[in-house]
Amino acid sequence: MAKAKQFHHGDLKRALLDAALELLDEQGDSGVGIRAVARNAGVSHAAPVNHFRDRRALLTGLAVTLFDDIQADISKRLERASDDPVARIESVIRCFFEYGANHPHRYALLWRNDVVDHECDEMRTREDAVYDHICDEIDRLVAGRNVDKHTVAIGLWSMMHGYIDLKIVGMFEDRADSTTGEDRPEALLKMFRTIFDHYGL
Amino acid sequence: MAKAKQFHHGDLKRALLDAALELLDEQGDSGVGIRAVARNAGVSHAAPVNHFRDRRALLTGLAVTLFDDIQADISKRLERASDDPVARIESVIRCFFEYGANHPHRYALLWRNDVVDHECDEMRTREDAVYDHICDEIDRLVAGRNVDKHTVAIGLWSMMHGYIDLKIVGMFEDRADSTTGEDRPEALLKMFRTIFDHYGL
DNA sequence: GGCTATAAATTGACAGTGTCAATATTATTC
DNA sequence: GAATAATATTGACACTGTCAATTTATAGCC
Repeated sequence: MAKAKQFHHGDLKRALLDAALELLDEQGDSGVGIRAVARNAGVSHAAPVNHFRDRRALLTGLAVTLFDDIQADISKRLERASDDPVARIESVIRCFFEYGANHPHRYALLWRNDVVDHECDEMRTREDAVYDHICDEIDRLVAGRNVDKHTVAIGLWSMMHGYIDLKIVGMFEDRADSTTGEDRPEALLKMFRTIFDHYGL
Repeated sequence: MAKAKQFHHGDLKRALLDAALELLDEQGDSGVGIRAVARNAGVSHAAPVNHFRDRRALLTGLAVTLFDDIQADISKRLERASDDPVARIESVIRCFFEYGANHPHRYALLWRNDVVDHECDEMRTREDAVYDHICDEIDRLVAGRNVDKHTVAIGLWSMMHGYIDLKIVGMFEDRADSTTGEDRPEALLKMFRTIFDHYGL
């Protein structure tokens, strides 16, 4: 028989991450404390220390699973996408737009430098994977041309992240968003397409 | 004689904000607690409550002063700038680029939705002021043309904020930043200029 | 001047947090 | 089955934000 339900709680690490995600969605990262997570998972307040060294490790572990979710979503969507690099890039970006809109607390956590350790290998690997998704397509796009793919990638990624983040903060509320019924995310994509055009891509 | 040094501590509110800024620069927002700030200002742990209702109000008050600093810097720089709208817009953006690079903890605080109250009048006023700085220039630029100024403003603002934020997180480290010696902020500005070109601005 | 009302700062307490050490419980291995 | 390692519990510590009660200092008025 394989390993299953063998300890007190079975797979407590997974249970803790589930509990943490629930708290994150409800209250944001400030609600994801070691003791609160333990309580929510039905174990004692010091149980998590066996699986997560400290709070920072817990939040980092949570962020890693979120990145995996996003990555899975991207892969699934790219399977159905056409072969056009621009269309594929836009597919990836739409994934993030929707993720940020549907799960603002999750998205915000991903970029919290104080509570998430972006230097550790696990995070680094995930960030690389997502960055490469965009960068590879751009690479196909600029092949042979005198354009630095990283400049384009950074510009695109910055615009994407900035919009999602500022939208969560509410920067565009009652200011730009309500003046017209226009779909802002699509407008931004359209805007970035003019950059591709300009470079002759 | 005017009002000066009349209470226990004179102008404690100012002193608290100074102490808070010092802690922010040293340790980030997590180091800016009510008790730590009070200690740093040499008063008892409950003294701040007379000037800031709670921690959120303290951090919000701090963010307001930071916005004022940025606003002052922008105004000063716009005085010396030429009359060309594009050049003026780029001046404003360079202000933010430099601010983010020189004071990462301050910049990060400005957009923390959980510890800063962006709904209150004081914050709203400051955000409006800075947004209008950019939006007004864009308005001059697109005058009479069939371009929505808010779309351009949001795109520009998003790209600017996204780059600064991701740079602070370290997203571009060992990835794009070190491959070439290129000046990324300037490359992004150049990139956005192609959008202006595209719209015939 | 002195008196009162008010604003400001202090003290002490409470519940909550992260983290650690000591202990008890369970599972694995020989 | 006994020994060992992994896992969970309990209790403690220092720290935090917030509140109520208290003391201190200021301002206005006689």
